[in-house]
Amino acid sequence: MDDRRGRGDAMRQRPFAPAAQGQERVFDGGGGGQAFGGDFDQGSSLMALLGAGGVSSSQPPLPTWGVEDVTAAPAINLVPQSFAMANYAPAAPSYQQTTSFAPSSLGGRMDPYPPYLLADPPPQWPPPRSTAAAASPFPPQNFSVLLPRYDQDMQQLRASALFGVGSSQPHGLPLPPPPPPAIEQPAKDGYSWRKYGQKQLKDAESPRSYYKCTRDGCPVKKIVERSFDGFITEITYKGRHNHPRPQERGHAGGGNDALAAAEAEDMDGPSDDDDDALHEDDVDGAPGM
DNA sequence: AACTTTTGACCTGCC
DNA sequence: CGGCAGGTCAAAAGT
Repeated sequence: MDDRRGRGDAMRQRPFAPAAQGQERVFDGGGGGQAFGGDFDQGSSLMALLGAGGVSSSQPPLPTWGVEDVTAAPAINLVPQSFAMANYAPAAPSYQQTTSFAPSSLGGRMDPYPPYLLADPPPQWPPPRSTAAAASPFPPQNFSVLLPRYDQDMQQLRASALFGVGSSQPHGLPLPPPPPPAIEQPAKDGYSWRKYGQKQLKDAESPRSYYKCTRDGCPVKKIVERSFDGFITEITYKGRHNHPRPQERGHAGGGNDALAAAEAEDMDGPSDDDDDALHEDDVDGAPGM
């Protein structure tokens, strides 16, 4: 008991995130984000996941991990509170990106264009900002990636693979590789993450996992939401890496290679090309505003 | 031995 | 002002 009590104080000295009291908290979707101070940077990391139109990784115009003053909106709401894959059509084009997350096994035969993407014009990046941020060449600080679940086929394949449904395997078809484990690291994006928390949200069907970039001093965080069956449905990134992506060949073969690849590519350098691919951001960019 | 994950409690913001 | 929900911490356990 007292234990925890002292923590309140101790907590203030977070291991990472040096004290930067310029801003209160740049991100903080509303929770008690006390971990980051103003040194939270724009989310470059994630740019990766999205559009594949990255810049040549050799020499990006701007260091992806460049640190800069953050003037982002104080409260960034990445995703509608009760957003779920089920409600795929955000009322307002929130900057979220859906990526093909299909296991390579199926050759990514997943519908790459979710309904809402077709219905709504892709948000532009950078989104129109009313503030000085408008001039910022940096990618959004935070953004979410929505990962569609496997489609029907995949579900069936999984079922048959797991439970022998329709026991007879079509000899002609190659056996689908085992589905990715329900629990695993979120998208392998070349960075290393450490899980620091998990929380069962009120309306969520499955707990939300919180990850931090393990790089010393790197403020980037990642929030992973999974569907009831354990598949990642959404990844929200917060902040920007302040370090280059570690060279990692043959990446730890996670189950999310596809995403990883996409992510890694963009990671090298956010470019204007990512625009259409990247949505995210907050009210600032909301057309309604 | 080092690092990551798990887990329960605490903290903060919002309603 | 109080309650709720979300986010984070840190000790313990596991790999």
